[in-house]
Amino acid sequence: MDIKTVCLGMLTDGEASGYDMKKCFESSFGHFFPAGYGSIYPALSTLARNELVEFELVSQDGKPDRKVYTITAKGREALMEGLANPNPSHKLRSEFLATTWFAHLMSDGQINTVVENKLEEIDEFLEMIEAFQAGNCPGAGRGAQFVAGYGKHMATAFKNYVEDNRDLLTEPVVGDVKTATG
Amino acid sequence: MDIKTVCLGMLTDGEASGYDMKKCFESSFGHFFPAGYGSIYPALSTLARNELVEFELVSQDGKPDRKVYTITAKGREALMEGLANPNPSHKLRSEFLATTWFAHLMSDGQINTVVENKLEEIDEFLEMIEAFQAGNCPGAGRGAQFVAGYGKHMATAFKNYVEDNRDLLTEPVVGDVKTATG
DNA sequence: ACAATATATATCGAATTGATACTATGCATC
DNA sequence: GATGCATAGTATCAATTCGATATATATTGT
Repeated sequence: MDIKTVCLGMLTDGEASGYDMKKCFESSFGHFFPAGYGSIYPALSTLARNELVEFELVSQDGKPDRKVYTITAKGREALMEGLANPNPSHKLRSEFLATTWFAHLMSDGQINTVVENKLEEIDEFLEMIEAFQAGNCPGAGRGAQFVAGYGKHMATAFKNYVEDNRDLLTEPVVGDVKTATG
Repeated sequence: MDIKTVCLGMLTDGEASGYDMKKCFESSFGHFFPAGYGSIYPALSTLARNELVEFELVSQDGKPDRKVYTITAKGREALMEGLANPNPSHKLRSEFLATTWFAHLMSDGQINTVVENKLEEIDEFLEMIEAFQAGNCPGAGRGAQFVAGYGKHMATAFKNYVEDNRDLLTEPVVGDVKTATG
């Protein structure tokens, strides 16, 4: 499945412009399937060229024109083919884990900063996802609840693991030195 | 951080060929930072061109020659710069979650197949990671234990979540029909 | 005898990323 | 009243990465 298929899927929920889709990627979809303008606009162009979507130019005053896309019957067929893969991938690419892997090459201060920053990021993510869930998982079918729940569950697990094991990453403290000197 | 930095990091643990590195990506590193030949060989060429690594041609009989790479002093500096980012990324790209998001467009049979296959994959991953941990997390410093533990923790959380919530993805069963007809 | 698998290199087109360009309005701030 | 930022909208481009394939030989398995 590529970004074109995801765009087709989004359009089953109603017409949208490239800009609308970008916002959707930012607010929800992008948490597990990131995409920026550099992916979305070329995808929509290709889809239109292959007649899997159609668009209408809508002019607004003060604001630039919108290209509002709709999925075609041919597009729905292509979407079904795209969704038919029984072994969809699930890939992580983490500079964070790569950094921690090389923790022994870095100072404790550096590693602690990286860990603190990541913990903050996770908290922000959890807030965002709770807001999304509070809005009753808008914009899609029952799968959205599953995915939002997944995000919350995994972010919590991530946070717990990092908090409980971050001491593995810094210089080991040998013995209980404090009481030995007292 | 890009693949070049990761290759430099691997070389701090000793000399290696591109093929050796590919095996490392397959066995451990690739679980959180995937890379194939198409990334590794060009990365090594660029590193050599910039004098961040050096290589020696080692001929073997029966087998093709190896290019055995070593990190240079300049390479170690570049590595430190590469590791210095205080906000390393951590990105998921999941066709699996994209598929489940669109579960309402698919048949229960299709979704169940996707879910079963993913659960099997997670079990295989857990076996692999336990084997890695049993070998005392070879090939790196203390960060390897942290990362392996992360992998196990998160895969277990993933499995638990999917098992507990997969019913969200299929046609809702209304009421307890069986007893009503009895 | 035939098909994989392992060892080892490398390249190529396609897909994706991340940044930037362009236009125009509104809002804040100095 | 000028500077900068946010929002609304389009789009492209170089750099990076992905996935598949090519090439060559030896071993192992059916």
